[in-house]
Amino acid sequence: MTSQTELQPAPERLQVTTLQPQSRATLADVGRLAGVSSKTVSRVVLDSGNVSKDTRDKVLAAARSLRFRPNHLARNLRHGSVTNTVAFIIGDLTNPFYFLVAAGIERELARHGLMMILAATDDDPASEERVVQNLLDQRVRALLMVPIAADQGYLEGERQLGTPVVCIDRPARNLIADSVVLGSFEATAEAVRGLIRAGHRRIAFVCSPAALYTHQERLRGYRQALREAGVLDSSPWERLENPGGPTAEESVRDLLAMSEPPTAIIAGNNHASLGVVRALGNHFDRLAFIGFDDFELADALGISVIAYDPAELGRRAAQLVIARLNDLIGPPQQIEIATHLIHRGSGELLVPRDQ
Amino acid sequence: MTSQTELQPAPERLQVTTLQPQSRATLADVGRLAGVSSKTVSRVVLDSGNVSKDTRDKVLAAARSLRFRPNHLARNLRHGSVTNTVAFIIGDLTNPFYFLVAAGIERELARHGLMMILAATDDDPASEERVVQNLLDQRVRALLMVPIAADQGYLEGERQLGTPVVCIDRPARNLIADSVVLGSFEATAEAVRGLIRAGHRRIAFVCSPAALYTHQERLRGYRQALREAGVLDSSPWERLENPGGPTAEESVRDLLAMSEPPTAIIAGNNHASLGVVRALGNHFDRLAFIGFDDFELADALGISVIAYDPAELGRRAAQLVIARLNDLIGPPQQIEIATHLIHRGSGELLVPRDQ
DNA sequence: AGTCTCAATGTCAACGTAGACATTACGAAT
DNA sequence: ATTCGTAATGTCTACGTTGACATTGAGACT
Repeated sequence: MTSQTELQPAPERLQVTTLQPQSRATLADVGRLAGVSSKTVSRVVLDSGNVSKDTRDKVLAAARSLRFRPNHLARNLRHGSVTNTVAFIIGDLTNPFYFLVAAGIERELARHGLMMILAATDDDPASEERVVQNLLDQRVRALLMVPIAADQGYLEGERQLGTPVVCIDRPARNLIADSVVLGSFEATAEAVRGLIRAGHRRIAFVCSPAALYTHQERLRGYRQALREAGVLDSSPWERLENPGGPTAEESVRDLLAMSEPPTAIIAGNNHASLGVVRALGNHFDRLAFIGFDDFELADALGISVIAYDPAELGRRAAQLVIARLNDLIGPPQQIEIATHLIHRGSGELLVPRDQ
Repeated sequence: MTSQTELQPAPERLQVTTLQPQSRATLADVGRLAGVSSKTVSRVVLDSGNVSKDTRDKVLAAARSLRFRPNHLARNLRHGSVTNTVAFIIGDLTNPFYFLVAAGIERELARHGLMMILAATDDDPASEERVVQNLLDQRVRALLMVPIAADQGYLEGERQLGTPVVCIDRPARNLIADSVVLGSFEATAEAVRGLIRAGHRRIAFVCSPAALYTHQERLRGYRQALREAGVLDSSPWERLENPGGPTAEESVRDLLAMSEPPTAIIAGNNHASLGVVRALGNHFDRLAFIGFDDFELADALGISVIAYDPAELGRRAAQLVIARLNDLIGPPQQIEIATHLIHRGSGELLVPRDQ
């Protein structure tokens, strides 16, 4: 059904106008037409003063007629190869979470006249360095990244050269860099404590692969809270999705089929939450459920989540980059974004009666 | 709860290494160290042959020790200011739909050594031209855009200069440009015909604002199918969300409260679908429901949708851009991406018994 | 009238790279 | 031994821009 149609407008005219790739006008071209030097044109374009009204008008007219457009490449080269682009490097482009982060970044950067280049590593640690090097060759002014590779040490040299690096969602390894993260440990622990207060003891933890660091933190928080309640071995209820292994959805079905099934589930991230929802179908009352990350329709489905603003992650990271570009010096910062538990029902279920 | 912590590693050492923004090594620097001319270094870097193994090794060693990195700005300037970046301009960055499109674009571009700059216009028609001009100043090689402004005529000059422009999701206005769109009209008509065959007559159409073109097409398809079935006036059941007016969710509640409520609903896009879901709560059996655009959990909720692959939209658009960059000439093309109705239950409901 | 000030404009060079072209030198072919 | 081919390397320049500095001229002040 995918098809191609050609639109009507006179093809020959089109070809003619397309086949003359008139190269772009330069300052000198404009100057020639206006009868002034290229430097004067430059002054007009930059609005740097000391140009008579008369000349100014002539130059602007000439520029318009030639469709002059300042060449940022040359400009940047002239100024020491400093561009106004910042790169954001993501592993998995299809995760809506990162898109919201990207939106926050883009907006904040735009407020400061910077542009965002988006690059993906397809969650392939090996391609991370390649992609980063390529971006540095483009002379991006700073790097925002969700670290994927086991080690970001390869950026040490670049850091010394003054390129700000800000890591998002998890800190860099082997690299002194700023980072903006979530308080995963404490947030998860607190959620689990709530379940414990409600009487739950058999609490499961499900998560999909992806972010090692965040998931470890969340797992730590989960275990910590259970330990506080005297539950020392939670391993039967921990289901960490591994590549090739069962999916979050399958893990949940598996948990439900246990002889002593959990009475509550914590989902480690939005993917895992979706798995839980799929596995539970319409039977949300079978157990208590709290997901990390808010997700679309969670409100409609009455699912309690540990929420935060992904755009805020991006915004803060971008602000940090901008501060560094403005000569903020000092030790690396780790900014923690606030999370909060949103009660929507699923997390407040009491321990089922049959306990 | 948002906090800032400082990491440990020795601050003084950090400051020392940060405060020397050693400027980057150039070809000439490397040549000096290796005892050859900058041109020879250039040859090594470009791997353009005619360099003795011996020299080559020396140069590579020097380059490594100086952390040499080729300057793409200078390179691009040298080659007529042709970069390897392509811009993708979106209105609303928070719509997950566009993110999936962006993912498709990014991947396809990357396969051809191109990078994607993502820019947002915040759905503000006025800012579209500003953003675009800015990007052109950066010498992006091509533009991919979801048109927001009423008119893209301002790009005509640029098109004549040979910059490919490909519009996504809706065609450009006042500009001869390629576009990649969905078969919205036919797909919607077909979905409605299905409902009609199942006996429905009072079929509502709900959509949120956003894309004027697509929504008009879908509305046209909806009306067309109804007209075929002899329903000439569908206006009582058309709920087009306008800024400031009722949301999709409210519109649905309103529809359900009618004395003769619709027996089926078509949602014009994913936003509208979510509104419908929220309004219906758990009562999906109250009426038949088909949404345009697939969305997360639609499968789990058993909601029938008109689906397609957003990444495919992006991929095809990127392919078109690449073809144009490779001197594909000829009239503008309009590529239509296939859609298909996914039956999940909600669209197959018979007319409620009380009819 | 002579000197000074400063606005208006121009000239020159350099940012880092790579094509065009020049030069060198060494082994091969005559 | 001389010529030739060519691999290896170098020199020069332009890409478009803008800072640093130079020049011009007209009005202000003594």
